[in-house]
Amino acid sequence: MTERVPYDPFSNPHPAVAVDVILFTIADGELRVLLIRRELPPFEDAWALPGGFVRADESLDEAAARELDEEAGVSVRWLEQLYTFGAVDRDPARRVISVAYFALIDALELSPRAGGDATDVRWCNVRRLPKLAFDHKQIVRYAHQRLRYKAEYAPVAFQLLPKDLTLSELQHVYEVIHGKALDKRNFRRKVLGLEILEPTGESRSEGRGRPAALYRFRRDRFRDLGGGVVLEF
Amino acid sequence: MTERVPYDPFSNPHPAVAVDVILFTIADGELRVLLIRRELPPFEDAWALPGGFVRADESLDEAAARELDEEAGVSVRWLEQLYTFGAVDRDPARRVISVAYFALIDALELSPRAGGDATDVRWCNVRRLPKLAFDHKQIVRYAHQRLRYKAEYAPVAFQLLPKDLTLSELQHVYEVIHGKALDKRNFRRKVLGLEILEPTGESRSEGRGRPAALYRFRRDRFRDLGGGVVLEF
DNA sequence: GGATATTAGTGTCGCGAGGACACTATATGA
DNA sequence: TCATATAGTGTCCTCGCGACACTAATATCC
Repeated sequence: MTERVPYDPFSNPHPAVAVDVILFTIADGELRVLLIRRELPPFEDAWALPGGFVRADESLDEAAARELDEEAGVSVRWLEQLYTFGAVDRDPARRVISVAYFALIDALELSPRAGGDATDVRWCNVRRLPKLAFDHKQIVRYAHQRLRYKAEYAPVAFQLLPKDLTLSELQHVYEVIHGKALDKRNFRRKVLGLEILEPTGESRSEGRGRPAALYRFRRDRFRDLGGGVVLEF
Repeated sequence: MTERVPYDPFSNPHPAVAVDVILFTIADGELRVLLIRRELPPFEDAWALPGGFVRADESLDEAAARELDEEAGVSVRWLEQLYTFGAVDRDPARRVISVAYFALIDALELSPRAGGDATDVRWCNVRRLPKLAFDHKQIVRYAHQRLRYKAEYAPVAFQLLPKDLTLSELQHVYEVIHGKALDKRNFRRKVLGLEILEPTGESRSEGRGRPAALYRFRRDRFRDLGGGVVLEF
């Protein structure tokens, strides 16, 4: 139980460190995650989360952002660390631990493009996942749960929308995240009561129907309550 | 931005993986954390959190439990992963990322004992920390915040108490965690309303004063709401 | 241009959770 | 037996939030 000789990971076998990113978006009324197709073994040609090994000269956060950029061509405004998965056998070939991050993006902002070790990339409905490499399905489920949980108290939904937004758009995002309809009046009362939205004075006509007033998120009116460190780039 | 040659951590410089454990207890009306004195550089003789490198054949959870046992002689019922700290320069000598865990223990249950790479061990008031090695002070602050947050919705306090407990003891734990007094009647109404406490029928006389009824925590009545995976050993 | 369809926007009631508040009950020890 | 110390108990009020239906403004279709 007690050992006198210190364990030195630089002269003994030890885990490698990877990061994986769960990138959520909303499109066509669905909550979707970004998947890439692996070019290399293990799990060659399988769908997986974008991610890769951490380099010696970058922080974990930087590694997550870099891998997302390299493999999927996506730059995000922020990333939040989710959990670190460290089961011994989660990679069949080697001992690898993975620090998972999650991020949200407005789907219209840009379209992903495969690169790096990825031969393909796609958005996938979070409730209809294909077979995924490693323990990535479990990681996505965990991320979805955290997203729902976090959406209860933090204005995460604003990351999924353009800067100027309508209350109906915002409500729609919450409905997709939670998977159920919300009452319009209660939703507006609650959101406006938070005093984190500022009317721009403008309005936007979305096809037919009455034009909706536009609002902007006041980041300075809000402080995160914990449960994760949000990193701004 | 895109590179064709995959980065192989087994043939390139890469981070080592450590675990650190923040073990909380309550004693003399204070919230305290367990610290060890380091035997080896870097930060030789400095106070630090118990922890060490992860071995190739053990999960992160197992590594955390092992290090706590080796360095401080403490076995815990459960550990919860807190966060993974991965700044490039958090260890001045080498690139090391640290997966932090936190745990709670009844102070009376056992007394810690230095071992492994630790030459000394002590409980320290969480609000009066000495200089700590690495970024461990930041880690402790983060853990304390998470503990307060988690105590809002999860019955963490039961881990800090013996199996049979009184409502006054339980209230005291919450008061210490939150650093403020609570109303006795409101506290009891709320806790009993959760229906996670079962009266044992016994009572305990604590010196002077009326004897208090004893209760036992009904684990099966409660399910964790997320925000962390709790591991039972 | 008028009818129709479509989306935006608004107020009230009731319930339950939880904070503020003071006294009685039962034991020990002087 | 009296003083002290801790355990235990009930009411009122406020606030958050869920349930619930109609009017307002615009586009489209004839």
